[in-house]
Amino acid sequence: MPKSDDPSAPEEKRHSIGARRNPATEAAILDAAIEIVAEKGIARFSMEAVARRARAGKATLYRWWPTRGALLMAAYERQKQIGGYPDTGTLEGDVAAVLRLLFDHWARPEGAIFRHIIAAAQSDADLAAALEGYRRERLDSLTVLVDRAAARRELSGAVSGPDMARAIMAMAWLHLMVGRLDADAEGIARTLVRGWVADTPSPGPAV
Amino acid sequence: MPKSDDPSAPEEKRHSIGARRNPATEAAILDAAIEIVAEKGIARFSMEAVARRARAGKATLYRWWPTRGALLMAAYERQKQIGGYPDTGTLEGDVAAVLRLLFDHWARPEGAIFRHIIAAAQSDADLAAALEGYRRERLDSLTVLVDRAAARRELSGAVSGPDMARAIMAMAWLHLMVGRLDADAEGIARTLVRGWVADTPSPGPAV
Amino acid sequence: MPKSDDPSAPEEKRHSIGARRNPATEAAILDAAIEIVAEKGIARFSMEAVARRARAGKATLYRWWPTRGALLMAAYERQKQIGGYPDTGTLEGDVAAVLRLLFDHWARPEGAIFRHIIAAAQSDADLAAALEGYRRERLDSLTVLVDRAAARRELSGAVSGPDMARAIMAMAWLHLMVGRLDADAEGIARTLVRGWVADTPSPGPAV
Amino acid sequence: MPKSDDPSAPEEKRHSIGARRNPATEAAILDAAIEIVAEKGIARFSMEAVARRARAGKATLYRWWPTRGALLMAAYERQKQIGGYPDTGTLEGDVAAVLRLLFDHWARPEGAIFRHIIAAAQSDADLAAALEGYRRERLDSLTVLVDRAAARRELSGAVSGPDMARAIMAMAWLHLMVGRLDADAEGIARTLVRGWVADTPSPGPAV
DNA sequence: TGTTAAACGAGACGGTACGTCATGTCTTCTA
DNA sequence: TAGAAGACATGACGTACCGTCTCGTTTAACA
Repeated sequence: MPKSDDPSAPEEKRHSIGARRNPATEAAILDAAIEIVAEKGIARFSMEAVARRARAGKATLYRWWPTRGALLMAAYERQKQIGGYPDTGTLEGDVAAVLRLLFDHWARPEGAIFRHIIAAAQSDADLAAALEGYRRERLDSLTVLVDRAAARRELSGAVSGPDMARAIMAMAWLHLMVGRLDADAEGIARTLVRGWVADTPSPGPAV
Repeated sequence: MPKSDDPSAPEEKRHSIGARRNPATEAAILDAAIEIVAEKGIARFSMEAVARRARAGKATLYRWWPTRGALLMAAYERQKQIGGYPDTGTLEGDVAAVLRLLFDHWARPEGAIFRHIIAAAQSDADLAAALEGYRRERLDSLTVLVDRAAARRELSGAVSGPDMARAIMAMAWLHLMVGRLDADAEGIARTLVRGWVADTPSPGPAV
Repeated sequence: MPKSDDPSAPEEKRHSIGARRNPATEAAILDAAIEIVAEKGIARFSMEAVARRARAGKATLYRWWPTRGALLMAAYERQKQIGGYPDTGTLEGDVAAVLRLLFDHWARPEGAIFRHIIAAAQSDADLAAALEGYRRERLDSLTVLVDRAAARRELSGAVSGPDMARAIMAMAWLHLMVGRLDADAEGIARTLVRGWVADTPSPGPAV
Repeated sequence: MPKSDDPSAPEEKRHSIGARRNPATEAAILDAAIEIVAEKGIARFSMEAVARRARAGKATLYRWWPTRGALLMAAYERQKQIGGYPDTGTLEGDVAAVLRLLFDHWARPEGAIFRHIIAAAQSDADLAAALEGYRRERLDSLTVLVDRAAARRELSGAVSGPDMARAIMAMAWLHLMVGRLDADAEGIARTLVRGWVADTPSPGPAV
């Protein structure tokens, strides 16, 4: 199958709707992008292939998403829906739950896009910036876990909230990047939340 | 020489040395690979460019390194040299030291190759396998920190050694991938080593 | 028929034959070029279409023929075969014969390429140079007519041989460019060869 | 204005003047066309570029000039002004004068458009028809030379007036198409007007 | 002492994708 | 309804790499 990215749907040609963005076109393009990644994998994801499948002009793609990475990011944002974090009653339980949630999401074909976004961001400054924005937003959202724990007076005070959030994210991303989404979320949570050292004779005042 | 990746050294032509691998050729290729990444960035790193710069035939490259990723990995291994981990007397200090070591290494142009290896491994199964092997080796080597702490009777026992090693690696990789190699190693170490919750009256059975 | 330039012949893939030009590839490309012009017309003649039909990579085309015009010229030279000029016994007869020969040649689909070469040369300096070389060669070959006439002691001496050749070519090209290849060759020959003015009281010494 | 064809004049926006052609718009478009050809050459002449430079909508261009060729022709007609032919007293002198006039005109940047019109007509039937009309008109106007010569009783009668006009045009166009506008107009005139053969004892029946 | 086999530089080859440009059609908005 | 603006599908442009191939040369290992 050298050509044909089988735009199977006959899908009547989309004309311009005047000097402004055509939502139908945008939808067709993002849908095509998601489908290609899910079906063929990221290696077959190219501007060319997306345009072919969406029956869109390449110029149209480049008009709205100047790079492959930007399109990838847009496609990811269109289909992600993680929802809120469950309240298990303990910080450790909450951390395990959020990890499980993420691992499940990323294990799905569409969710797999995210690791390729991180990969592409290594060579694409624009995408890196977009990813950084997204990352900060996720970090913020992780803070609710910590806030809940604080409200429960669960925290030791040795570690700041943002630091905790970063550590959770680090564990999640590592497992994503190395393809270990079947990891034991509870074990990871315990590793993070519990102290590694016996804090009886704390070697000094914690900060 | 159509495009001149300026193989500046005239570098007398390397002929075959018989029916066996020519070390001079291998060296020239790996050197060219490292230089290209350092000078032009990963985007300009291609089998074509390496062959051009090393004055080598493309077939020679493919003979020894079947994929771009394999060559990248070989180039990385040729120049890395992290050395042993210092003994600071506490686990937290040791963790901070190893993070600082890694961050410094990765901040150098040659060190930057590593993040592109991780990125490339997302689309290259062979490279992913090679990276996984390398990762396990590094995890093992991190265990010495934990062993030293155990010998000092520093550990609480709540978390296993391999789990700790994985957490350290996760923090390191996250900062590598998001370009935050200027992060506070001591703060990260504290976040990992100290417990997040007050473990006196555990508020309930942890799952 | 959006894609498929129907490379109808299955035509087993042509591999490289080493670091040198593959004659089979060259032949396939030139044949494809000629066929496309003959079947679809010059407007459908594009590097893209030729590559598609010849089952050749575009890079291969550009390697040997850097511009559309160069390829057009090569295709024309491959199929032209005008042969020698007949000897009718008089200069006027010879001129008429050569015009008739040219008109017939150009009226064939492949012959029609030539007018597009002249057209393309208007915007392509390289092609213009190639065309100029070809034009001089044809001018030289037209001189044989004049030489035969001189041998017959037919000439008046008022006009030089090269000037006559240029005039013959001008008449031929004009009719080609304006699509009047059905013109009366004998009439044109008479117009050129006979004097327009009564040369009884020649208004002065010729030259 | 994505590419800036530097519509240097700010040139207050031209609005519609109701349901009829706006002469200011037409003028701006034709001026832009002429300028682009003169400044950038024919290769950079495109409907897109003209619209950009004239600050006109592309639809407006297509409304009035359905093809690139039509616009080219209109632009040429807008700026040509050859004027009448001088009377030198002999046919040969008149022919030389008209050739000199044409060569001078075509040598100017605006005049250079004409050869591209001829070129474009090779692939554009509409333009070819327009050019043919223009050509006939020029042929007719050349007849005045012949009529003057006839009035002077200069002609031999062997060649018809229209045939002479065609021959003059052929010589002019050839030199235009091959970029030889510095040619010797007098020599060309002599080649046409004088007979090539000694017409005393015609060596045999022509043809 | 030849002969063989592999390594090597070179680069042609069929491909795919790139990112840009022009085409001719369209729709909306403004006057 | 003319006109400016510009989105749109299409498809060619010319370039860069991909991974495979064949060539001719060089040398060590084998016969």
